[in-house]
Amino acid sequence: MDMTETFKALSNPTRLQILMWLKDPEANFPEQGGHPGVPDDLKGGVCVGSIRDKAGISQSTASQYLDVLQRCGLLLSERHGKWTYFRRNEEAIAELARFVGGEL
Amino acid sequence: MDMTETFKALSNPTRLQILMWLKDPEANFPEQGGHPGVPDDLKGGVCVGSIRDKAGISQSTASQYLDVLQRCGLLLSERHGKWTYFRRNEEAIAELARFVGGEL
DNA sequence: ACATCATATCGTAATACCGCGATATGTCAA
DNA sequence: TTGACATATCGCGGTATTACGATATGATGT
Repeated sequence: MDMTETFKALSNPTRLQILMWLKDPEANFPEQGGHPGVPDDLKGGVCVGSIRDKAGISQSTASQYLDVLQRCGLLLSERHGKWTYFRRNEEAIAELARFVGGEL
Repeated sequence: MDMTETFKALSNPTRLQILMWLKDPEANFPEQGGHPGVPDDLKGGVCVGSIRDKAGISQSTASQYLDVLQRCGLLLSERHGKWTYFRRNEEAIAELARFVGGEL
């Protein structure tokens, strides 16, 4: 896990906000209920469009931001039909917390 | 404390390294002993020149990096004679750790 | 006052990031 | 297979970051 890359990902206010919104997807993305033909339990995963709307950014920017957060390991993604669901990688976030709270 | 600004400061490998070196100044900057006319107890503060040498960067870059780390609160500086001594702001680092370990 | 040393600031070219619209890819429904 | 939809990628202009040398500021000793 490249800490430098991770910190860079978090140095953008919108990306930081997205990560925090995903702590409580049900509260922050209420419209995220049951897309057709998709299993109901997505473990709190949220699709790109919902994040795009909530953050008020363009679709391409949303996609790119989520990619940045995923490539440094903070998010996990899963495709179901036409949607890509993103959720927090709690393990990576815990590792980051251990680093900041200990080695840093 | 602006977390976004703090993460940006930490997104540079050299700056991150400097902050970690300053955890143990005696080990990492052994030459930092007693400048003339300066009180001996600097609470582990290290001057710009030592950091410049250790990191292998130019003087202006060292000064600027330390300024970035100080402006986001991670470092504290104190001038004694011609030297400016930098040391970690453990309180700010603890606050960052609380944020990453809790709110993030 | 002067020279010297440590640090800060300025100006710079190269590079990276930002956020977007346009377009490409992939998926489903008919 | 065609159309509609969700997401990914491309290309762009604007802006910020990077790291440096040159220069300015500030402190010390003579």
